[in-house]
Formats: sequence, structure tokens, C-alpha cells
Amino acid sequence: MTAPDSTPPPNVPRACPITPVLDIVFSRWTTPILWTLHHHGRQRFVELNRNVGAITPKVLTQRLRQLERDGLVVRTYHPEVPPRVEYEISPLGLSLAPLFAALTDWSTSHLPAVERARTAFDSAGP
Amino acid sequence: MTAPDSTPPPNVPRACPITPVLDIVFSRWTTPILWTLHHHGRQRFVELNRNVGAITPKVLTQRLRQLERDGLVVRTYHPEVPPRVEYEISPLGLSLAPLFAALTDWSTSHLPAVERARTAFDSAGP
DNA sequence: CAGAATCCTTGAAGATACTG
DNA sequence: CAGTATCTTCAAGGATTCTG
Repeated sequence: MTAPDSTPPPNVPRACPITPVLDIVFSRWTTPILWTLHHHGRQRFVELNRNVGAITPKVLTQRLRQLERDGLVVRTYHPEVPPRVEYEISPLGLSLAPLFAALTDWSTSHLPAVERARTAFDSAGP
Repeated sequence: MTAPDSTPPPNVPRACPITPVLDIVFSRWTTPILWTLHHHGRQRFVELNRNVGAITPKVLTQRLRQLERDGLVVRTYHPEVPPRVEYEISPLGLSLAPLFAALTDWSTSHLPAVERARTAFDSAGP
């Protein structure tokens, strides 16, 4: 409802401005990974693999690469005899903390309403 | 890094507490839909279909059903000769506004850093 | 240990009709 | 108009195996 639009609407109205962020922050598995790194601190690959949940090494690697590329996670390679690799949150990754906090807040205060809406909807028209 | 854990770690560490919210708020197309409803106000199905972007009626219906079931969107059916259905954001849906604002803020202040991280990463190891 | 390679399955999304 | 009904595609995700 704010300003009508600086670009009237030629044809494709830019859907919504936060869409690009979603691919960065809310791709599947990224929040569990960031959460685990934030709460368990620096971890090696296998630890992470255990702590995050039911994730396979392949997918974990994919997501870690993406997070590393986006600068949210720092990967440290130690060239030792069994190789050792450690992952930790970057400052940029930590900048997401207030966002996640806001999400948690919304969850605690409004998730019950969602649950109620669901049961109401489901009991209305089976 | 906060408390080590009230539940030591029996086996499955609950991945991260915001995961359930993501399915509610950040399923694909939900943010463009909510955004459009928020900025263009109450709309009928076809308007919405045009305003949201490249979405097909089928998918739009699916997402609208989900949003309605979760209580984020209100659907009003007018039994007229050509049927008329209108969609609008509910108060519960509007409660997401601060969250989206936080997301927008993070985007404006940190997206450039992500871009830089990406180019740095890409130019490092081709 | 930290992945890379391979194959496979699934499910969401798109395209295209059709209907009350 | 506001969807529903099918059909098809396609890529993410999972399972498994292998290696520097």
C-alpha cells in the first residue's frame, strides 16, 4: 500500500524484495547447519554431520560450499595426516542472529494461532 | 555457545527450533503472495495471479490453500453469477510484517557483503 | 577423515486442458 | 471467474560406494 511503484508496472512486477535473501539464508538445511555451528561452535565435518541431524555427507558438503561461498561460514583446512577440516560461523553469518531471534519470537508468540487455524480449517470442511 | 545443553545429547538433537516456521512462512511462493496481498490489498484470484508473477493457477491455489489453512490469509467467497473470490491478509499474516522488515534490513545492509564473498570465492578456485 | 562419484527416487512445479 | 484434473518434466535429495 505504500508508494504505488516507481516503475508503474511494465509487465513483470518484481515479485518481492526478500526473495533473493531466501535462497541465501533459508535454503534447505542451512538453518540447521548454522544453528548447530552457532551452538556447538567450531566443528569438523563429521561432528557437524552428526549434530545437524539426518543429513547425508553429500548434501552437507553442498550446503557448506554454498554457505562458504556466500561468506556465512568459514572453512579451515589443516593439512595433517588424517586431514582435518573445521567449520565455523563467520561474522557475516553471525549477523543473522537477530533475524533468527525474530523468527523464534514470532514462532513462540504466533505458532499456537497457526495450530488453531489449522484445526479449525481441517474440522470445517473434511 | 550458550548453555551446553539441558538435554545432553541422547541421540537426535532437535535440529533447530525455527525449522517448523520455515514451512509455514517460507514455502515457495508464499512471500511473493503475501507481499502482493500486503501491497495491493484485497484481490481476487485472477488479479493475484497476474500480480504475483510467473505462477500458474494450480500452484497459486495450492499455496493459497496452505496460507488459508495456516490462518495467514482470509478467503472470501461471494456467491454471484460469475463467482467472485477475494483474498486478503489476516491479522496473523500481518504479524509477519516486522519479520519481513528485519529480513529487508538484513538484505540492504549485508547483501553486498555476500556478493563480495561470492566473487572472492569464485575468483579463488576456478 | 573429508569428501567425490554414481545412481536412484521423489515430489514439487509447469503446461495444458476442462468445468461448475 | 475460479478453480480442478492430468500429464510431464526436472532438479534436489537420499543411498551407496569409493578414494586421496
